[in-house]
Amino acid sequence: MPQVVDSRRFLAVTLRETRTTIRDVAWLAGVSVATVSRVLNNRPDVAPATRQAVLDVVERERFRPNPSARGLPHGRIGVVAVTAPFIEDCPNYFASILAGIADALEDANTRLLLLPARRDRAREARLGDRLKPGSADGAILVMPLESSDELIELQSERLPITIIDPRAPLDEGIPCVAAANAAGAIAATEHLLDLGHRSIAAITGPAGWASTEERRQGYHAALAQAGISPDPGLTEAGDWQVESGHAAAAHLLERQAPPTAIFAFNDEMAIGTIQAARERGLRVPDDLSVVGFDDVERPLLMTPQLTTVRQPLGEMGRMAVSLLFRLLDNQRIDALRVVLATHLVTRESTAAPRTHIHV
Amino acid sequence: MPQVVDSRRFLAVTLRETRTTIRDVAWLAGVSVATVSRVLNNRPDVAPATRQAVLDVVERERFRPNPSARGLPHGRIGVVAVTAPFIEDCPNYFASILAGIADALEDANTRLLLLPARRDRAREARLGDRLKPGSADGAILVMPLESSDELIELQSERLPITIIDPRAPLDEGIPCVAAANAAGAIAATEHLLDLGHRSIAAITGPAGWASTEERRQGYHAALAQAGISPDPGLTEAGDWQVESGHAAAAHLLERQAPPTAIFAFNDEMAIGTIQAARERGLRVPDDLSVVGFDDVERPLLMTPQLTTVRQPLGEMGRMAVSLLFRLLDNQRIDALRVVLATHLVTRESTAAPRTHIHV
DNA sequence: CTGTTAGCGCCTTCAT
DNA sequence: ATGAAGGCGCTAACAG
Repeated sequence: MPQVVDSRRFLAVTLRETRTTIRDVAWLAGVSVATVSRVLNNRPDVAPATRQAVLDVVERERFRPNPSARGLPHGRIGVVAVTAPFIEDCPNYFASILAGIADALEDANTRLLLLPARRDRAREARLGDRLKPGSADGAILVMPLESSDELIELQSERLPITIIDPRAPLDEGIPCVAAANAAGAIAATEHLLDLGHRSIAAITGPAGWASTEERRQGYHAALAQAGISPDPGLTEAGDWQVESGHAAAAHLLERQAPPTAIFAFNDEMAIGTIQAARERGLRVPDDLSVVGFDDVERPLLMTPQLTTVRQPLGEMGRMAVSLLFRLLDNQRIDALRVVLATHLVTRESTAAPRTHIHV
Repeated sequence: MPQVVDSRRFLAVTLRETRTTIRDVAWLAGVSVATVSRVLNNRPDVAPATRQAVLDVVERERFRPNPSARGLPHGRIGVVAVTAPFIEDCPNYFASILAGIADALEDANTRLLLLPARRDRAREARLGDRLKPGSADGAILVMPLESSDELIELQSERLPITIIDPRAPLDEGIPCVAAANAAGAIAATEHLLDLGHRSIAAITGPAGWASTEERRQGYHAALAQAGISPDPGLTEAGDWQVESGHAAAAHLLERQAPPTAIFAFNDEMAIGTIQAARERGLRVPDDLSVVGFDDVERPLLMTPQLTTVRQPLGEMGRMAVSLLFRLLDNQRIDALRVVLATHLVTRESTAAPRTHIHV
């Protein structure tokens, strides 16, 4: 029915009433849709002249294939979903990871579907329902609220997933990427030890969190290496928030023999620690050294600038994408758990202890 | 061919080899696909019993229609694209807006496609190419790099767009939402005037930016109202970065008669200003009052905490979504430019001028 | 090398 | 109220 094609072409090309389709291009180039499709997908089996003719029309008509339609036949649609809680709560953390992910996805010519998890609505709509079949080819979950079981169920729905920074230790079989928490904690603790501190307290995150436990292990390991057995009284647990760090530090500083250094397991609690120290007339780092973890606070007007352990957030995002793509292809890979190196950033909040100086 | 259907059903339901489709549901419910489609789209013309039967199967099979396929017939696919430059540069600003957008889109049951503009690759791939036909039903551009002309071209490609915080003043006809920059600047300036300052300098953004010019107008208006004619020597232009604020402030403070207050047109430059003041041994706010704009810096350990003008970023995001949806429906609306109220947040960086106190 | 022909999963007139 | 059939824009055998 050339008439039909003709009229569609008229509409498409002249009035742009309906969008240009692969058929219009085929008709204009004098070839079949199959050939156009081949050119569009860079198939090798097309005569150079034909290919060029098609490309010319594509260019002239500014034709772009419809991504949805494109995915229908074989399933994949070139979209990866990304979920994360608290976009607002910790913008720096989230933005860095997101930027890494976006970067890698763009390189892979894949679109990024953002699915923020809302605090209020709890999980009224299951994650699985939100990205079931045609929404995405796979998903990257940043610090997911879902349990291991729920994640496994997601996987079983034929949706490849990758986790960044799991909360609780994850079930084997769920691919994930995290920072070298233990190594970072060791570096932080050793830094304090090297400065001469012997009484080093820790303000941890909530028990059970992977990052809490791994950082705690590193902290203990470094102490042990220095021949110091950890004093249980020198460890307080916080909830990652500034206030909890403040409270924990207050508690620690009221001891008869207060520590000369405090290692807070994240930056926010380190900031709370500094506040608490100041309220007691202590100067940081002169009277108390403080180390944080994450390096997500802008050091702009912060005084003192925080010594902390930096996580490679952007790289974690990129790595998660790369893992996911391998999953999408092979369906099975070996190294399911990737750990990326952290490193200590020495700034102004740490110094040798007074006692040491006065000796 | 019931055999075919049967085998597909077998695969789908038993092995989940292929995904459940509307046909499977129809078969299981003993109705036609058309009926299932009607139920899925909440059409009224379905017998209650039939509807329930279908819903039961949908529930049991955890069936979710494929969004891509769903959109094919009529065009809309339930996706809105969001672009923004510098996700990383100003995470707080971006995260707040994004959260607002995500929130509103979720309420509208619409998915969010994130298209970060990469600095490095310039615009090698035009925005239009990245979201042409089937990628999104519309787009929200946060502080787009594109010119008015480019934006109009986008629109003409039948892609409804909404702008948040345009850089340059925008062509009429392009819907956009922004903060009440002039009003905010008036509030900031009046605050300083009320404190008794008479010599109030301004550190503006680059000339030509909408936010620069509007804030400048507000600044001038407030001064005029107080009977003060603006001294050109008291206005410096920055580039929004901390360093430029630092340089501009240094320049201002070296004057023979330095200002007693500085109104920086964003928070970063306000921070640079405070740094410059400190380097000269001036105390803020005792010797110099400083006001910022945006309220995007976390005031955590910042001393002094910044008095600034807050923009309703989340609300701007939500409003952009609402505008876009009206565009998607009506194709024409009247109030194409929405301005949301700002308000002054008084904190620690402003106080009465010394001279005034000593009088 | 190129064209023909089925679908992909869903929606939507038409009939009934 | 329900079903049958065509088509959305594209890809992927299968022929030639």
